[in-house]
Amino acid sequence: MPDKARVFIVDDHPIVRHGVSRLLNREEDLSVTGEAENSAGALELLEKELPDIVLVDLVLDGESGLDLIETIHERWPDLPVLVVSMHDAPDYLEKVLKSGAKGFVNKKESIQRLADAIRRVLSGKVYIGENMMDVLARSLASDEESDDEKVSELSEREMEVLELIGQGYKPRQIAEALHVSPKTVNSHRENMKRKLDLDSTSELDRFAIQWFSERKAA
Amino acid sequence: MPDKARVFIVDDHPIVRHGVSRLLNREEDLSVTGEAENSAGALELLEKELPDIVLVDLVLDGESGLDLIETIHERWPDLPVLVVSMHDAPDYLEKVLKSGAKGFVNKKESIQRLADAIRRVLSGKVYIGENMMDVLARSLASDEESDDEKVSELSEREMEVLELIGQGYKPRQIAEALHVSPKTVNSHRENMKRKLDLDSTSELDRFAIQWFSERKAA
DNA sequence: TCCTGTCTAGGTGATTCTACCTACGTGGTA
DNA sequence: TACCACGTAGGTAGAATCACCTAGACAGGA
Repeated sequence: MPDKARVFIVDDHPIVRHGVSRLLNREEDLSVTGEAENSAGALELLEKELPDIVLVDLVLDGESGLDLIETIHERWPDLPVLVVSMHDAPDYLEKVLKSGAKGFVNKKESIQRLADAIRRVLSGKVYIGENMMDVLARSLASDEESDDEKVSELSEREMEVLELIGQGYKPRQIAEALHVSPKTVNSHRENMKRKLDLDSTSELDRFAIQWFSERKAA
Repeated sequence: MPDKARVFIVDDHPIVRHGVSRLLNREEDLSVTGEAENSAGALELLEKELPDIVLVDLVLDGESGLDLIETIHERWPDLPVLVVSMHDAPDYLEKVLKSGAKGFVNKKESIQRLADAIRRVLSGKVYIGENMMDVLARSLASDEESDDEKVSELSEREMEVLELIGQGYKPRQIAEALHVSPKTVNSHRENMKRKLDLDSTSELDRFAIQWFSERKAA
């Protein structure tokens, strides 16, 4: 028996976790040696025994998989991470790759694809799912900035404000929620309007609502 | 070998599908005899050979699992359906059960739970996940009207206004869209606030946004 | 017929938002 | 060093809103 690559899975759904685990164990060259359902659990177990690769679900029941990936990347720069996501969120790809992940697989792809992706990443290459490639291609082809790109220009604070707008908060209430002056909120709104090419606060409001209602499932 | 219960799985994620399949096959009394990734595929295969129970994912890549469940229930009234969902959407439970499903399991529950749920449903009982039970209990405990009930009190015109609010339209713009005076819109908003037990327009705005963003995905 | 709900809309005063302006400390970058 | 982005926030004038009130026309039920 040759050395099998040791795979660690982080996913908050036991069914997905165990299912994937079982399937990967069928592969001759792969072996799932650990599982965790959240960041804390993952980091604790990784501390004890490092695998050859980590599979991380982007959505971890509240916490963000991105933070976990960043932490893993900081502590073990050579440990490759493959993101397994429910959705092909185009704007996440960049963040995902920047956070240190080496690949992006959609859960809708086949097991074979997942195994291939793992092998590719293990061999030092990068794997990006087909859908994601399409999305990427399309966004590169158009010279118009996509909404995703525009939104990625926003600063963290601006994103917070945008999210609250998307939830129907009035400027006044946003100010209270963030413990800042309404004037500051107003500034952020003005700056966002500029960055997002929007002319009025109504448009900004609608944009925010749309944005977060589409994205909240991701 | 005793007769195993034949389980059919409908889920748009191959990984989930195969994973669950593999896990259920480990159970002594269960056997996955078919899989489909969408409604059409499911109905086609069910036509050929009926299983003892069908597991349906509520979200099927665009189409709604609810429609599939209704169709299944119409064609094969005795074939029990168990919903396997990502989220514990409290207001969906009613719809799910009305559509003919016999149970509701969250994907976050364990495999054992899933197997138990299947056995329960096979034995003619109904299974509802713990989380969902909590939600249900809480909503039954309070004698408050549910949001659904409150919203059903709204007149047609009020619903139109609510929808526009949910899309981020300002009172002024709603007036234009409906070709009425802003004053009229204001009246509708006041009346809705009364019917929905809301104290301020902010609350109404948030309610509207929530309401329509949740309902669009279903 | 009387009552109720719906849709419409005017009035008013207080509050809030909007749009555009300036400004300052911090931190990073050319 | 000079510049720029970020987060903060004040000023101001005008527009829009909110909350609460009244009220007419019309339809449907008791």
